[in-house]
Amino acid sequence: MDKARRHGVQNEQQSEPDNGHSVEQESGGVIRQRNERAILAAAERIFAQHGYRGTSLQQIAEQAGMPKSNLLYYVGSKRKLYVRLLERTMTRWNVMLDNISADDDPAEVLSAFIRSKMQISRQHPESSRLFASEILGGAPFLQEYLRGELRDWVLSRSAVFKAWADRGLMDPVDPVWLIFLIWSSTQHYADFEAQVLGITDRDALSDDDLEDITRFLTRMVLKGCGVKAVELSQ
Amino acid sequence: MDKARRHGVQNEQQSEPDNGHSVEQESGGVIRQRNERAILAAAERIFAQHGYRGTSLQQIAEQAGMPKSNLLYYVGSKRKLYVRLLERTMTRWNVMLDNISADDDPAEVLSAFIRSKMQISRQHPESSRLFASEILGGAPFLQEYLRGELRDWVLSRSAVFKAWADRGLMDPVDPVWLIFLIWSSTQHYADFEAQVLGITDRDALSDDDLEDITRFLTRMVLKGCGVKAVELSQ
DNA sequence: TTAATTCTTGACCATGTGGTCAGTTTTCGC
DNA sequence: GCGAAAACTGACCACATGGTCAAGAATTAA
Repeated sequence: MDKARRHGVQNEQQSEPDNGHSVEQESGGVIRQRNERAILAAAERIFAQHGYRGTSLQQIAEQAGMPKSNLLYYVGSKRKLYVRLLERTMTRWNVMLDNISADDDPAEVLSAFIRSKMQISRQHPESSRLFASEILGGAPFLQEYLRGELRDWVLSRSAVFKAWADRGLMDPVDPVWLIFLIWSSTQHYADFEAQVLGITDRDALSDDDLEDITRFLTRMVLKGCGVKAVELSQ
Repeated sequence: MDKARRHGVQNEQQSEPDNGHSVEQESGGVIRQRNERAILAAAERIFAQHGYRGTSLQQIAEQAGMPKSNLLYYVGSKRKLYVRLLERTMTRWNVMLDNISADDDPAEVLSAFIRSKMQISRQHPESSRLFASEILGGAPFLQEYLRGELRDWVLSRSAVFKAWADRGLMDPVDPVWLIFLIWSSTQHYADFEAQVLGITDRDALSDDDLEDITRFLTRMVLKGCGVKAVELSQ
């Protein structure tokens, strides 16, 4: 079972022999590695900004510093390039989907959850925007992923939250809405960056800003659903 | 000062005589009204789904049930159509930007704010997604609006929140982050509808779901920032 | 050095793009 | 009914699109 299927990305079946496209740690020569890195970086930026349809290979090729035909030599087609980027994003996301159990401390788990979400939004804003663009367009490539892998993840976390509520460690809020609240409020700072910067009249958010926001969100969530906060070295 | 400027949408100067495009309550004959309504509805859907670049006039024309040349007869150009949609959205948004004062009750104001935001997300999901798509792409047309009108609105609300905090009616949280929290968590249900539906395994969110979510978000926000909730007929 | 493999590229193609325009049809005030 | 204004439309244009291909250049393995 290859990664495309594991991640539920609706890839067209490509019966070609594996040319290294579906492996994360890239194989192939040093030239290929360098060029593919440049391509993926450029493509992610532009797909995130203009969506799948609104992106042209010509533009990606320019930003990657090579003629369009060379781009196509590496990526095969626009579709394959896009799917590959989605897969890479889902892989990154999965790093965060670590296991928790009902025995863990709610405050610690929720804090860590919010913090890591904020960090991902900061470290990979283009990935975040690419994902947002895909969902905004109705998730044509990610239906399977959403209804499968991601749904399972949410359900299992929900069970843990429920257990915490039953044991009186937090209020009996709907776990799914809670997860959505955390997702939306954290991703906002990547996806709506233009709005955030415009309103706060900044060129960029500093590390201090991010820390500030993270603390704010953590406090709102913990207090909001009745979890006693762990004291952090404030 | 026409509406385009009032709303800060970066329209190209169109020195043509007013043909009714920049007036909300449409003038012109009944045929024009009917056709423009169809066009705007179709265009909003498709722009929201595929972004500005990813949308073709051909597709809009089909959905609006007329040939492309007829479409262009009404809207002038793709740009003008897009700008017009943004203006309409900003106008709708403004309905919500009603005045509040430091003398109002925090719980009531915040509750009403969240509720109206959720209702707009429900009544005009395409508008919400259009706006999201524009921001995601770096807000090329809305820079002025964000840094002007909307920023002013946020700053004035912030002052009120600050006053409430000073009077001990709520915790001294950063008002701007609080506004972003409310915006993001409510708009999520329009913009990320595909994700919400996929994960909750539904075809659509019911009115009861929406009421449920609204209550959840209200409770989280009020409790989270230490506002005593008004009792609602639960 | 040689031979195979990988890489690079411009020319090219069918199709789609936003937009124009001339000419026709329909609607509407009188 | 008549004339003007509004509405409609197919043909057309220059250009961009995703993608192919053949042929050459660079790299690597023997």
